[in-house]
Amino acid sequence: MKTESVLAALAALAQESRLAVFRALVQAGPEGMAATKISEQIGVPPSSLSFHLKEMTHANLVTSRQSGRFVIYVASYQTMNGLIQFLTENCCGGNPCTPVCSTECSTTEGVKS
Amino acid sequence: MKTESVLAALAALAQESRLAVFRALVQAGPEGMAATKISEQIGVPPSSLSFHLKEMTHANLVTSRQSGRFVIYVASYQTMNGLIQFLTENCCGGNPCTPVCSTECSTTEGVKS
DNA sequence: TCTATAATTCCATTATCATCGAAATATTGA
DNA sequence: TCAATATTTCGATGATAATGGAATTATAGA
Repeated sequence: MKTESVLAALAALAQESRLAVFRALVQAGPEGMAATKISEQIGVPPSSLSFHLKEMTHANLVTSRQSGRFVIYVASYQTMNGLIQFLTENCCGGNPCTPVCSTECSTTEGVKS
Repeated sequence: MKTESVLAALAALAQESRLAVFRALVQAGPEGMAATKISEQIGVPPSSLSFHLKEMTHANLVTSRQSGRFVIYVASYQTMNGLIQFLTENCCGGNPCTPVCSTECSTTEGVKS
């Protein structure tokens, strides 16, 4: 994943409403979720939500498809995986740092909390 | 890791200079790197760098220690691991999505590039 | 104490982002 | 075609972030 894309994805997630949107979409799964429903669930007015969804779309964090008069949004696991992979390599690249898989390797230095 | 901390970490990384700083610090390893050297390496003037380092410090992405008249900055692997863990859970939580470890599980859907 | 170097703060400026009501643009079903 | 619902765009406003030079603070060594 290119640095540029990584920056876009990070910026897209680094905002309370958008992070909430993404989490909701991940929970919704591949079925996705209509804009109105997202709006209701996270409590953001439609016009604001639309703004955020556009940001996330540009960052390739979500995709959308039209279904009747609904627009269904779906989380892009692919981009999220790419992001995580980048961060993993940039956290641990060249160092004896932890791989990220679950419990086995989550303590490196004096981990507190 | 709390949502609030995650947002702070994401925001701290979602900026070209700061991402460059973090990568440089990861490469530098636990030894860390003095501010001037970072400034030279990534080509950001000292006052701007100082601004960014403060942001990163607040987000707990870096720590610093004084060494003579130098201030040595070190990447916080702990926070990065926490972030990656959060993203992994929020990408894959409740879904048959990929764990993030290397090659074995990096293709989920129609992965392109 | 004095000078040189390291780093931060201060300040003004510019740029970018977030918010949300109102209006506009689909799309469906009658 | 018309009314109802879904979604996006527009536009104005306020908030926050980024930039970098100049001044300030801190430290080391002579």
